[in-house]
Amino acid sequence: MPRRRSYTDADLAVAAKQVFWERGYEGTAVDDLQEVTGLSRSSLYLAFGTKRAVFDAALGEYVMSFIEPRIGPVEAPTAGPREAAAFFRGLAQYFRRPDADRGCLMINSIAELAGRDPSFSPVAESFTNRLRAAFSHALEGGAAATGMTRKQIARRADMLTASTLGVWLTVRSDAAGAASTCRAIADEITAWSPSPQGSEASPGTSRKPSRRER
Amino acid sequence: MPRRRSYTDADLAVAAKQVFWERGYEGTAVDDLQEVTGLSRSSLYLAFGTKRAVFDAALGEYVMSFIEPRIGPVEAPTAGPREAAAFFRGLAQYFRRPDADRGCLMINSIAELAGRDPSFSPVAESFTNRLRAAFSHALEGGAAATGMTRKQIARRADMLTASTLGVWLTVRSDAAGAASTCRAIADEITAWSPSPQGSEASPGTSRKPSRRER
DNA sequence: CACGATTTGGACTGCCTAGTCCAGCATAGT
DNA sequence: ACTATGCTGGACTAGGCAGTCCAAATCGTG
Repeated sequence: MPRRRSYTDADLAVAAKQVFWERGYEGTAVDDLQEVTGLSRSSLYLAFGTKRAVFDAALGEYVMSFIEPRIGPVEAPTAGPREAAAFFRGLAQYFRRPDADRGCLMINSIAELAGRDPSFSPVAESFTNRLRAAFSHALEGGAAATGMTRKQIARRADMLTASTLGVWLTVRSDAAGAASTCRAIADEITAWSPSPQGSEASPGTSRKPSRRER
Repeated sequence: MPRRRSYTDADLAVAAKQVFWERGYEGTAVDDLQEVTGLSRSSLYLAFGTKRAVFDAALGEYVMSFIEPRIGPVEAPTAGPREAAAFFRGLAQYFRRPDADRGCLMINSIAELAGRDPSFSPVAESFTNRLRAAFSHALEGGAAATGMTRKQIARRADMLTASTLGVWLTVRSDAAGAASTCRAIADEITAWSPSPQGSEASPGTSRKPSRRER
């Protein structure tokens, strides 16, 4: 008999995701959430309880819609260095979008909350662990062909994980530079597992600085 | 004849640096600055004019006292891959400090302000350009011995730059992991320019995860 | 058609923010 | 010791914040 809600939590999460992505957690006011969801304060609080809960839902939505499709292929059982390289080439491609300067909601959130909000640290750590595991898995997929040792794989996976965080930070002030770095990383991965013909990466991938260097 | 100031701007910058480093720019209230400097509001505003100016001074102080001594050896004319590797080993060592979870004031600021505060983007970009140039220079110093191509040097310098940002982000939620990654990067650099005897890096440097992986 | 549970809008609270302002204090030079 | 200069403390302003609360609108059901 009661009146039914005119929206779903999922819709709210999608809308909220955009604002948090654009402005960060602290930078987003509840008023902003009202505006973007079209809901009033009470509905918002009835649905989620706190601003933080809205954020958690938005971040979850982001992981599903953005991170999953990019990291999935790297985690696939058949994945090899090709998939790891493709991950970075995919980022380079994405960084051409004009709105790429928002960066990555997950990494932005890590930068904003990790070490400051204790309840967020596990999220940060499990994300980086997932990345590392994915890269490690992909490099192992090519170990037979390239003769990489376990240690070398572990080292390189660590490096790729740190690099991923780095380029997503960089893209916020220098999208062209970040894209260039992604291509460089992809080339380097390719060089780790040389293709049948040719030992050097494809040409035309050197850095084109977006502004003056140094 | 007038009363003289009982402090110097430099002292203020040093004190302010600590708070901004710990809590970030937005997270630091002017009240916090009063407390840590021991000055009252009016003195603070008389000396600097705005909170942002205090921050700029603090960041400048940080660059001089923290970044300069770490990046300097990598920029030295005689620098080679050894110095690049030493840079990362130095970070690994630093990450053992209990207060390393503050991260790096410069990189924290990039994470907080880049792409949001237009006046900060040049600072971010010139910092990453400086890092990249330093790594590139150091790798060139070893190019003769290792036969690295220009392209390969550029790629690897890009990667090390991104990795540097990445580990400084990571250290805030997982210091042990970040230190481990730094050692991995240093080992990888060492492997790029093999030492006279032995082609593989020293043992005992594999990852010891600080909590459960994945 | 009327009931009544649920959602909704918007006013409101209490707190925190950066920055302003002025009266009074401390001191260097006379 | 006096005075003039400019530093210093703390009250104050105006605005933004997350979260609360209640009256009124809304719609499925009996």
